[in-house]
Amino acid sequence: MKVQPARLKPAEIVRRKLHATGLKCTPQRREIFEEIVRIGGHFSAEQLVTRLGTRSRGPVISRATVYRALPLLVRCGLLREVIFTEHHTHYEIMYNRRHHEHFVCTKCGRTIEFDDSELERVLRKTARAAHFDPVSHKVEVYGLCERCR
Amino acid sequence: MKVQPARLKPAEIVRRKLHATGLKCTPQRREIFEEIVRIGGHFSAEQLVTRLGTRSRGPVISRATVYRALPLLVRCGLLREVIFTEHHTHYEIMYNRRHHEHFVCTKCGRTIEFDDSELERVLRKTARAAHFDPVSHKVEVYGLCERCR
DNA sequence: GTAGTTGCAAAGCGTTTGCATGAAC
DNA sequence: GTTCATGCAAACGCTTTGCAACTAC
Repeated sequence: MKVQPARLKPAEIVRRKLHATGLKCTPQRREIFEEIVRIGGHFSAEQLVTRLGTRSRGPVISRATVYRALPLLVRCGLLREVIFTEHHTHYEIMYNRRHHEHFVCTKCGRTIEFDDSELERVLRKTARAAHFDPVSHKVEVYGLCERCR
Repeated sequence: MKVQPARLKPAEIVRRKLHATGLKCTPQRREIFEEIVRIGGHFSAEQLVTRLGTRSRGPVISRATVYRALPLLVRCGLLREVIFTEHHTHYEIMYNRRHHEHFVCTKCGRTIEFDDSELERVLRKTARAAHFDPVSHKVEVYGLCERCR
């Protein structure tokens, strides 16, 4: 089973993934993941801490817990790290999203997602030729977006 | 003129590039660049500070000066930022090196450089299709190297 | 009951900055 | 002479950690 059925709720998704990875599912981790689902796009740990800190309901979630949870969610396959021009780690949700890469506009900072099967194929081919066993990859293209060029 | 003649010494290269960018060429900046040339591969700001700090001769070069110089050398086109799995910035020299990407072994940490004209072509084509004007890109493939697989 | 998780506060680490001095042009 | 670069030390921002209390399993 590669793809989670889309009808499952985030709370259930994260519970399964955590358990499958041998981790406990706590209310904090559930809330963190649900907030990430609400964000949808890229985010930094600090943005998440702020959003979780200004909620009116639910348990207190400390900065430390957020910072400890994010690498675990990456380990579960629910997040991946992205965008490296900024000097702190950014994440993006992996659940229910297709694989994609990023165009990063160096003028307005906007990121545009793209996916290209030929690119994937070329990367696999090149890795094979180098006797390298590829597991994942990151491709970021910098330049000017349509509006800024 | 795109490629610097290889016979020019690093001190002369960096002087020209700095001046061409409207920056002053100081002994510190020269020494920093010469040390980078000696390193050859990837390095972090902190590694550079350490190496420059343990030299027996030459001017004192403060940590602040190193941190201030690196972005300037990127601006001159003499360095580029690379490898983002670690949470501090890494650089690599651009002078007298062909463009390349990286395989990163997630087991032993080794990086293997590669270059592929088809990859370049696909990236250009994909960008064009997205009305994006590409200037530079970074491609990192994670997996297992020949020894570790 | 046990092993793993939490909040708190303090520490860690890479990086940046204010300021007075000094050097490149 | 003017403008920019330097060294120093302090501050900064993101991230990690030690510890005692707590909770998922």
